[in-house]
Amino acid sequence: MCLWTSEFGSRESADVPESKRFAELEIELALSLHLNQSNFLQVRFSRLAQLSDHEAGIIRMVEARGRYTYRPDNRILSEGMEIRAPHVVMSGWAAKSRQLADGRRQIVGIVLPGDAIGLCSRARPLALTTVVAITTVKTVEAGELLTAWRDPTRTPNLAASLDTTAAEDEHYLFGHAMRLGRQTAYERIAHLFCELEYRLSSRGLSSGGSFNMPMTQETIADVAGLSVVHVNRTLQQMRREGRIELARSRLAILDLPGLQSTGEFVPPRVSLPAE
Amino acid sequence: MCLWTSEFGSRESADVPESKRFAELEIELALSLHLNQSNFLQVRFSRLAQLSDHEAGIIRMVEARGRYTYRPDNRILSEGMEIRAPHVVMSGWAAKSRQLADGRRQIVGIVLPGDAIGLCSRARPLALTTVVAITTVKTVEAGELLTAWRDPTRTPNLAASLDTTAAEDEHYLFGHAMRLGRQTAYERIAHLFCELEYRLSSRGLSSGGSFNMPMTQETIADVAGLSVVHVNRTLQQMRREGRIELARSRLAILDLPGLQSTGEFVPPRVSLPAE
DNA sequence: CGGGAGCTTGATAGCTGTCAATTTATGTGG
DNA sequence: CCACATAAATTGACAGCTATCAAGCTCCCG
Repeated sequence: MCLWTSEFGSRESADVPESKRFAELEIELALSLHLNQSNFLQVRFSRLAQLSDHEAGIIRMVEARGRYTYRPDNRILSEGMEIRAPHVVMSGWAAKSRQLADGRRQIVGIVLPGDAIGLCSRARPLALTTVVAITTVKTVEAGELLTAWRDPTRTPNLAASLDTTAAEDEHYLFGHAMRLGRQTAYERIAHLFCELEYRLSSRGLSSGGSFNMPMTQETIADVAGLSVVHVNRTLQQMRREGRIELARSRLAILDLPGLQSTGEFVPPRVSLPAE
Repeated sequence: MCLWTSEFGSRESADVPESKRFAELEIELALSLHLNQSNFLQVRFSRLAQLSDHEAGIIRMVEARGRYTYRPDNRILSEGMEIRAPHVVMSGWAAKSRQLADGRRQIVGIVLPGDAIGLCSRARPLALTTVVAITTVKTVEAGELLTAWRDPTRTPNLAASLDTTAAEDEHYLFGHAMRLGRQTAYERIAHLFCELEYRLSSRGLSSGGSFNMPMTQETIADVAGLSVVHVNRTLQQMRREGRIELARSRLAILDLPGLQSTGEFVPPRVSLPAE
């Protein structure tokens, strides 16, 4: 269990004075133009659906924006606070979490690069969970995605993609409840690793079952509803059995079919292909 | 743990031969006209938002429709199967559930009267969970709600109501994960009872913390991620402490503030009031 | 009135948590 | 490149919550 001390630390770009924010945005923008010649978002969405030129242009524009940067343990959203604008994670991991008065914390979802934060269509929305950066997280504002979702007339494929990702998120959340309620520690971690592998590989962030996995054992514990000690012992058992390698924030799933089987991981199937 | 035997039993109206279905629909319709002079849905939606005449007319029309009837343990939706049309529950309780190969079952959400089933905006949607009737469940088809949600131009208040209920469902699902991952048996059941009381009271189905609660202890166990035996012992402890009365499918929460406190139940706040 | 589902109880096992100490990484400054 | 400081990972001992097994009981219903 993590005794959560609410330490905000230095949050860049977001929730800082305008003057500083703009300066940092410029730096970030400059950096992204030089180093982040990334087409990560374009790749992600083009894998979700065939986009029209208009839609692809929206994605390119969003992707070219300045980054908001959050340091580990900074809050990206706070439960109950108003959501200003939707963002998309360009790099880094975050955790959607809830906590109890005595400090017990439950992570209810992992936010990976390419995931949206605060993308919801109701008016004046409040955050339903607290979103905390696990690593350094870089996001871009993406109000256009909300527009495209709510009014799909000119952006049907983009809207369909967002429908799909929203439904997949719901699928993972149901799977999370299943894990927490009815699976053993070993099964929970197996299931979790398979989910992460599946989600990352579809974004080109995992190859051959091996990927960057920047969660500490305490974070894994808060996801899996376990204690750190038990997570540690379970991981070692998986290592002993030759099913994973995990060191220096890098996870290699050596026996993916095996882990999928013991964890009973089922990839999301949320809709039939358009006829 | 419930060793789930997939027994479909006799499903009325839905998924039965057309001839029989129509006959039963007529009977249901007749019954509803005579006995179910219900304005349940109108009341429910008028509490969610101020509806226009046009919108209220939609609700009235939906509510006047023939009922689909499901017997206890019948499946209303099956995970992975295509969703034909959205329905709204007019009476009875159902459970959204997932199960593991060895029969372990986790209920991931309780469906109460007034809740929608299969209301999602993506094209050709597949059910993400299996929905099983707990009691006899009566539903009406409500394709209009989907229309009103996807194209809110003529139905802005109805669409906003559906945004709200969808967000509240998400809130409850996050709370469910919190319960399962980080709360003790006693806290889980307290939290669950408070959630049910809150949701039912807003629909006029609970008064003074007392309501019809047709779940067996085995069902409660499948919601709370516990064994039947432990649910039984926990309920008795609550009774001994004078915090609840539970008999013959009727739950009376005698100490609602106390249970809310131990369960740390937080009612959903999903959006700010329109300015 | 029989039968069965649901509820209750006792005994026992075991998975997982807690506590505490040690070892190993990671990162920083000189 | 090394020393130090801190976070993270590891290990052992022990406790305890919850599951399992088994049996009896109660209530509802045909």
